[in-house]
Amino acid sequence: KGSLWYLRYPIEGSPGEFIIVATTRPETMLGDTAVAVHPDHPVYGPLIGKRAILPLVGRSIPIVGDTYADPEKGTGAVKITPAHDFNDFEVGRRHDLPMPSVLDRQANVTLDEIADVLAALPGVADPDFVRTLAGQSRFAARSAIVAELERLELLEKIEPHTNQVPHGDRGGVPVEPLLTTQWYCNAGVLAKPAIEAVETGKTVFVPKQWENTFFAWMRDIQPWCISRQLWWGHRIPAWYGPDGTVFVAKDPDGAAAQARDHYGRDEPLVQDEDVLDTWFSSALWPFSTLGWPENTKEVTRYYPGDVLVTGFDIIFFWVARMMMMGLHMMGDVPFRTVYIHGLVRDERGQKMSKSRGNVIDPLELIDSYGADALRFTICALTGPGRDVKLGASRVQDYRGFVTKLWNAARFCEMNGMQPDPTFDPGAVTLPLSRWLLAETNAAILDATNALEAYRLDEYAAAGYRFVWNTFCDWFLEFAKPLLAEGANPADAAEIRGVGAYVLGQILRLLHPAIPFVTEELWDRFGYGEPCSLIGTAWPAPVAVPGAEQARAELDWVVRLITLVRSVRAEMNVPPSKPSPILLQGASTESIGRVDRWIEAIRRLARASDVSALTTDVPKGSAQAVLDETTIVLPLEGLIDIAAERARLAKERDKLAADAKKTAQKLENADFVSRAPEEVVAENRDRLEAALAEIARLQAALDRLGN
RNA sequence: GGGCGCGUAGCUCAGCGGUAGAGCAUCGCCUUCACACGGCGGGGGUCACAGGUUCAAUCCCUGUCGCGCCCACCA
Repeated sequence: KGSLWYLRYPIEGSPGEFIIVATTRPETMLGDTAVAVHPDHPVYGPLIGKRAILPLVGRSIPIVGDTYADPEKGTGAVKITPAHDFNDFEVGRRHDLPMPSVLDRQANVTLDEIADVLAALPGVADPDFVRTLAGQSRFAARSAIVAELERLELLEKIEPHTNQVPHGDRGGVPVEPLLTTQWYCNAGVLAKPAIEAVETGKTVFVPKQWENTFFAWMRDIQPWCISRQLWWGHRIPAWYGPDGTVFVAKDPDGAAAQARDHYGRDEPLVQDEDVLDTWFSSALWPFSTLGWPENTKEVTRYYPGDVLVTGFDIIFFWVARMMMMGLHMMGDVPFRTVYIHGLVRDERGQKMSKSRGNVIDPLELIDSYGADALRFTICALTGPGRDVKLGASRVQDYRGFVTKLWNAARFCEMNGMQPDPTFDPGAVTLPLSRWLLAETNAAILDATNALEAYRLDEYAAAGYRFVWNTFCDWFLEFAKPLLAEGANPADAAEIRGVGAYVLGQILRLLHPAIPFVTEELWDRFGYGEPCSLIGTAWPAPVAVPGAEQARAELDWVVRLITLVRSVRAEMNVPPSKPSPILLQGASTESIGRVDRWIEAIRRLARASDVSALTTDVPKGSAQAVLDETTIVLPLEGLIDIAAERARLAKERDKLAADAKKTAQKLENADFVSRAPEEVVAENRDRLEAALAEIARLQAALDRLGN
């Protein structure tokens, strides 16, 4: 929040007439060298060509016409201080104005460059006053100048004004534009090939939307100031002769040769003390690290690179500049793909900052949860083009997964699942083996596709799901009876083989995200030479005979077990009270499946026995529908019949509501005629299945009586 | 002022034309011989709002509101 000061500048040769300028920075008026007005301005336009007297200083300055002056802003006339304002600088260049600096490097007033123009004009300018300003801070000078103008009745008015002023991120004080001599790079020339390379797909951004950001910057690129007043960095390759003539060359010898040509003899040269902008040097990184400018083996082999992984905040600074430099110096793009990820932020989404104190120290997270947990967490949370909100609790969550993997492997070890180099996945015979291998194939495809699409989150999720939900929750549980004492030794051997094989595939699949634990397990199980996991081939799907049949069967068994568990839990039947499972109306296929999986069903569904129901449904039974079969759990005395009735009715009503919607859809002639056949067929099947299940549920309800 | 992105379950986020998903959190049951950093089961969403396109919209289009960021401006 500041003020807008309206200053009266007397018009030369017209006593008593003023041109009024509005300014937020009255202290810079010492350096004014013109007043600009819009050529079409109704009041001030005619003044173009006349001159004004700069108050306090007494200098005569031109009133120039320039479209930069906005008739709508301030008074429509604007004071021009070329040395301390970017726009004024441009106006100054257009009108060939002097550009005296009136602030020094400490942003204190300096009169060095205007000392010889100070003039005494009674009532307007007083060199003695101006000289008191020398060395004062810009803030003190502002107060003094405003007071003096007020005393001289050259201050029209003051209005409150809010504007945005850039502040330095270190000192926190307003930044002061200052005229200095710097080296520039003609970035416009370099930008063209870089823009073309992205337009033609020679370099691709992932996600693609970032190409817009790249184009926006590149198509409006400004001359690049490449000199910095620092001591660390590549030094500016420019040398000065005794008379200040500059020689730009690759090295001192080149500069000396140029100087010899220029002077006709050798002259001592002094190199510019400035260094290159760090981003200029960084722009060379893709090839300077490979030994450039020598044509090394590494340059040949590794330029251009494959993928650049970086954050969006650095597209302008680094990516764009590497593109420009690579194309200019090497004649080819520096990388084929630019993978742009989000920023890691704190748990509340705030950008990390030392001063805010919300910096997450990865070493602390590693100490608490492990490097693998941290790595997997970031992997899992990295959505496309999205920032990652990271906090200890998120890492803690995924540590559970790493532990799960470790414990699963421990179980495998305890059950003798040792890797066997002669194991042939195509030769397995058990449905469980075939099912597991088919699921493994699917997981490998999911993970591979995700990685190829740079979807690290999907890759992590695919691994998570497969290990936890498929391998641990179902495979290992189904395997337990087959590995138990007294089980068929041949079956047990096959399960051990397939388990060890799939664990090996899991370790390979997860190694990029969980490097330490997978390597440890790889070594511990002896899958290969110690520390060889990193060099092992990426897993590929294998042919699995009878996969479809095995998947259909296991899928059915899983659904049966889940259904029974669900009914028991909802009816509050404690695990300590197993019950028989009776199947009513089961097909011979279903009966066969039950026979083959009897041990697993007993164990996982808390069943005392499983058999086909040949008599009436026993009194007090819970019931559920699985395809053509009605599952009957005789639990008389253990369940509340009213609750069971309510549960079945709820199921029936939910299905009925769905069926109604589907039926309505199918009654819509437009839908049937315009929707794709598959979709119509799918809806017909859905309706049919729903109606059949409703009928079975209703029958179950009827059996319960009142 | 210009541009980009985001608003989906309590939280963090996927999905992006065919009847809403995950993880965590929550609730209930379970100290079952890999794992309580665990197992099983449940509840929870008019997919920001308003129009439009379509047989069908969380998904496409237009607009509105809210949030974040980038660039420009800074009399």
